[in-house]
Amino acid sequence: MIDAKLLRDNIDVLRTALENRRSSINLEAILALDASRRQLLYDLEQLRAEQNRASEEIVKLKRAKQDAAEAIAAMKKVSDTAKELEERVRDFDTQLRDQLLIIPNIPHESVPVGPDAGSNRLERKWEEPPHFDFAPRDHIELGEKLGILDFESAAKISGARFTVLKGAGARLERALTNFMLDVHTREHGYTEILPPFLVLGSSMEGAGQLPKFADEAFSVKGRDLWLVPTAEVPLTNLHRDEILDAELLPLKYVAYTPCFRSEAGSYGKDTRGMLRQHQFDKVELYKFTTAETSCDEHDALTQNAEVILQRLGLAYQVITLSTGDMGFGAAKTYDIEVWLPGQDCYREISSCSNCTDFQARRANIRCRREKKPEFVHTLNGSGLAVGRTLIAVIENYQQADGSVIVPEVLRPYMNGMERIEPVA
RNA sequence: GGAGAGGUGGCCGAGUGGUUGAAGGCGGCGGCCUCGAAAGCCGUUGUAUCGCUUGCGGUACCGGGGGUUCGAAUCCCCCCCUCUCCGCCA
Repeated sequence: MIDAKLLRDNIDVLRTALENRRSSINLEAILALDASRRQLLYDLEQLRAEQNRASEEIVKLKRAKQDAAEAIAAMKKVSDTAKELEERVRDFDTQLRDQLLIIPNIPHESVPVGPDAGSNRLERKWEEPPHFDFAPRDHIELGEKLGILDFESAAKISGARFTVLKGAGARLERALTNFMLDVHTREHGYTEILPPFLVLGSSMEGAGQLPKFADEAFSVKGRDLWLVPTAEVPLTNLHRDEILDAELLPLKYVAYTPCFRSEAGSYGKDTRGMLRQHQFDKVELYKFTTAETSCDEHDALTQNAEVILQRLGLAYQVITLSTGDMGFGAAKTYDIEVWLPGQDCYREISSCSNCTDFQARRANIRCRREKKPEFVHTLNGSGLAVGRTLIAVIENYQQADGSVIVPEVLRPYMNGMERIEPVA
């Protein structure tokens, strides 16, 4: 949620931001709504003040054993008016909040301005894509031949967009997860969190998923519970409604969770294989920082995620998303794209965002430094998407005979296994 | 799931309709005392928002949301959470 003050004092900044994001929100209408609400609230407060004054008078009269009937009768009228006003204020309140909640975050000044992914900026590349003496297969073919990915069974059990991992495949997923968690906790100083995978609607709202993205998440029938679309949701809410000690910042958390997404609107995209699933595993990095340090911490967080790919020996590139391609709550986003030989292109494997105070305002997370509490900045990034990392490993480490070499850093997690071979 | 007990300020804990933003204690901060410290004593101590603006004033906040009333921490209704016992389960 953006600061309502921006609306009143700096509407041009907001207007430019919305244009750059190709968002068509009627700011004037919201501004008018805000003005009406404020006037109503002022009127109501005046009435309340009168009520409070009269209340004291009534007390005095009663103490003096005098008749207060007249004063009470007079206040009856005021009370009725106040109730009416109260109802109208409440109405305007919800209207205004609903409007504010659908305004996206203001892009950071360093973000390239452009309508779509075409304007994204390449930041850096690491290693060249590997060369193969044979036509590399994709993970679907490899996985099925090796007997580690079973899409048919998954479809039978749960329908489209699910995968069953078997044997060394399941083991590899677990190895990757543990490897990532170990690097981030032991070397990068993150605290490991294992949060609930079901969260309340209020938590979804705090993280900016609701009301805008209700279609993209799964919810539990008959209850106000949602399956987490990302660990970002429970992690953001970890400190909801708290005033943090500024000395403790930055707070750094890492969490493994499965992620559940309906992938509405992506029909026909990546329908084969496990690239785009209703359920996938992710190790998420998350930071609460002060306003001054969030940019540096954002860069550091992105580099923390890159380390995983470097250790795995996977070629990747980092891009900065343009204003038109960025997510709703982000002020700036780096995407890390890994090379997938089976797709013959780079594909997103991590998205690292600085949400500035956007989520913090919604979730009411502040810190105290001088006197006034101020909103913290929140950062999140995948470190990494585990399923896609598994795809990257088997496609990049495939051999001519269809077997897959296990990257050295994963072998301790695979009981020393050096190669995944077909199960005869 | 059944029965009961609770949720008050940073913490503990009073308070069952009227100067209660809330006694008292702890903690924190400032001061006195001291060579210094402890103890003791005195004072002070929340958040949000609006308006004039070094300060002051208005309003709201006693788990959350409704309601009754001139007036609600206090009465009524709904919800959430915690604790104890029973049941069930991993």
